[in-house]
Amino acid sequence: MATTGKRPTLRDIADATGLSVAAVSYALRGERVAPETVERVRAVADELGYTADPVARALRGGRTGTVGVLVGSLADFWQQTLAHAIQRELRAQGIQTLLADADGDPAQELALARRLVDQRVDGLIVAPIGPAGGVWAQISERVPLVTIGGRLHGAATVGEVVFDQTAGVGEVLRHLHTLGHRRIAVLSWAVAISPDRPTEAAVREQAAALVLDCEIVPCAYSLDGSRPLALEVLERPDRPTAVFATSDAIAYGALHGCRELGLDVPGDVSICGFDDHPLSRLVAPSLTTASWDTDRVARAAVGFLAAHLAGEADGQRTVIEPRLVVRESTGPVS
Amino acid sequence: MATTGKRPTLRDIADATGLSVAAVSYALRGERVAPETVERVRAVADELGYTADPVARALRGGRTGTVGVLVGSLADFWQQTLAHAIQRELRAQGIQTLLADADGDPAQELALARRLVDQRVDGLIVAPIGPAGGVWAQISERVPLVTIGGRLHGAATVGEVVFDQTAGVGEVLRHLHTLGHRRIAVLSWAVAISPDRPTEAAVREQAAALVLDCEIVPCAYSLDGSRPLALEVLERPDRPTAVFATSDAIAYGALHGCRELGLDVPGDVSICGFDDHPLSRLVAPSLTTASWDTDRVARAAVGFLAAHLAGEADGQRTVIEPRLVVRESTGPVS
DNA sequence: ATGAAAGCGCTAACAG
DNA sequence: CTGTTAGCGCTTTCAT
Repeated sequence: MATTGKRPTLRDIADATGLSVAAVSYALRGERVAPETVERVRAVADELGYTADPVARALRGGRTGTVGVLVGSLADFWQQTLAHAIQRELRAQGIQTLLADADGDPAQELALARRLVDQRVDGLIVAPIGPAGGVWAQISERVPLVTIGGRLHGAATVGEVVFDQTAGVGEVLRHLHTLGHRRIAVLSWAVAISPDRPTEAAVREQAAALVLDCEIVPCAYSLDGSRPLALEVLERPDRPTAVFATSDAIAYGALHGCRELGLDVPGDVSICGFDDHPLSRLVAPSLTTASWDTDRVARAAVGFLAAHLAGEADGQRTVIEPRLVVRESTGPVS
Repeated sequence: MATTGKRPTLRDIADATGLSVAAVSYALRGERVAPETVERVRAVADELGYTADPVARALRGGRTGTVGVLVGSLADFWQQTLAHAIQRELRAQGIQTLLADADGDPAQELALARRLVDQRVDGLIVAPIGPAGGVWAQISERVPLVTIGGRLHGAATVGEVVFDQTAGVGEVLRHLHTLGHRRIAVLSWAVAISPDRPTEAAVREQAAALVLDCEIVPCAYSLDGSRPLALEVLERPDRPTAVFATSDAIAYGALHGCRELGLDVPGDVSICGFDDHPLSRLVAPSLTTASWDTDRVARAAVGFLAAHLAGEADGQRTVIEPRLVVRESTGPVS
């Protein structure tokens, strides 16, 4: 137990043992071992409650034991779940998490990535929302990078977790097609900002293949953000028979909108989500959605980073396959 | 634009301008101003893409522009929402967030708090789950502390956001009492670990006042964690007529349990939550709960900290009053 | 096997 | 108004 108010430093241990700072530094890491000196130093360190100062370590240039996790928007419920899962997985590896939230803004995303690099994170796990670009390439030079979802072309990642968007979107659209839906509104996050996102590309491609009339409506991530957009779409005279939201959180907003307008789901309109948040089986009606196995995503991402930090294989890649979960919110067109 | 692969430092600017490192440092902060030198330095800095190294700053002892946010468990949906709200509020103040998740473990909570202090956060916002204790007192000596929910007696906080638990629990229990419920199971987080938590204390007190038969059942935070406990309680021969969960996430688990057992809510059993997560109005049946105005909580907590950092008033305190939101999940005992 | 010293990038005395 | 110097706590040559 430290009795004083100040944090003990190597200096303190050195003084207490009569050794030099350097010797203590070595001893604590058992490097240039002196069997019994190590013993003595460890004892004193424990007694003083010594912990290496992570900041000094970082400045010196060593590992910080911290990795940055950068998500597109914590307003999105599924990303909250993902962030939690990643964090838990990192801690299981004894790694500290620095979680940052771009809040839907690609510029913020870049700024935060830079900031995290500045903080000397040992690695960066990012579920990118903005486009790839030179900045990401620079970042990937400074710190090992693992991407989830979107890929960052040009950046040297040590691992990629990608979703099979084509399969996911395909499953959903085929499901709706089978039920007789032909005019579908696709509520998706911020198409305007990042027009080449894989999900939207997959939508266009699959819609064409199935000869579906899919209109992509840009909208905010969160429940409250998507509700007004959903209302707008649902009140049109030529209301679509189905709404496909590219995240469950957005679908919740649509569900809420339907409730406000007195529309029956799936009687009047079918609604489909996209990531299978744990609550999607509990909302009313329960939500049909494509499920992505969040835990596996987290485990893979952290695994890639941990492998790299341990000096093992790089450039790994996992493709996560979707599983269509049909629940109550979709039905035949009436 | 930096052309090289290395981060520019004060040294680089100094060389480029022919000034000393110190002069540049001053100039950049416009401190010992030399009107036109400042201009020149700023220009070069921008051109080089200079940003002060937060790690070096931290080691030196200045502000880091980062505050730590420590929550009890990110498995709890409402705490996810809270964390997001706080983070957003902090960023509005230009402050970076270091979010840590104790994952329901008081020991982790303490370890993480220490770690955050080690990282030189400018302040700590904590929604404590563990008991107050000497360690917290020490921590509060090193860094301004704001608590949310639980209070940490003995620790010198610069602000406290407290929930009026007595009122909240009272509203809920009176509501259930009015509906005729007398035997109520209270699902609450980890009573075993931290027996003196205010919520549980309030439950005991209010239950006694209303002559209710309240059994407090310890259970995990998350949906999946609470489900088995809920099942266990609901399958008893003397099944309670109502379940009061001390967080909405726990209530969702109970809801799920009821569905599995084919119990009608609120026909067979009433269920009540406690924090009004945004999705509680969308689950089926929609959840009766006590609402705490998350945004106000976040704003108050961040406000207290910001005020302190700006050298303004300390020891502030806000009491958040509950609002009982009666929805579909509670009904008269049959 | 241990010690002395340099340096990571920055800020704050203390000169000039 | 600007330069010199010291030092935050740690790791790592280079000597001993």
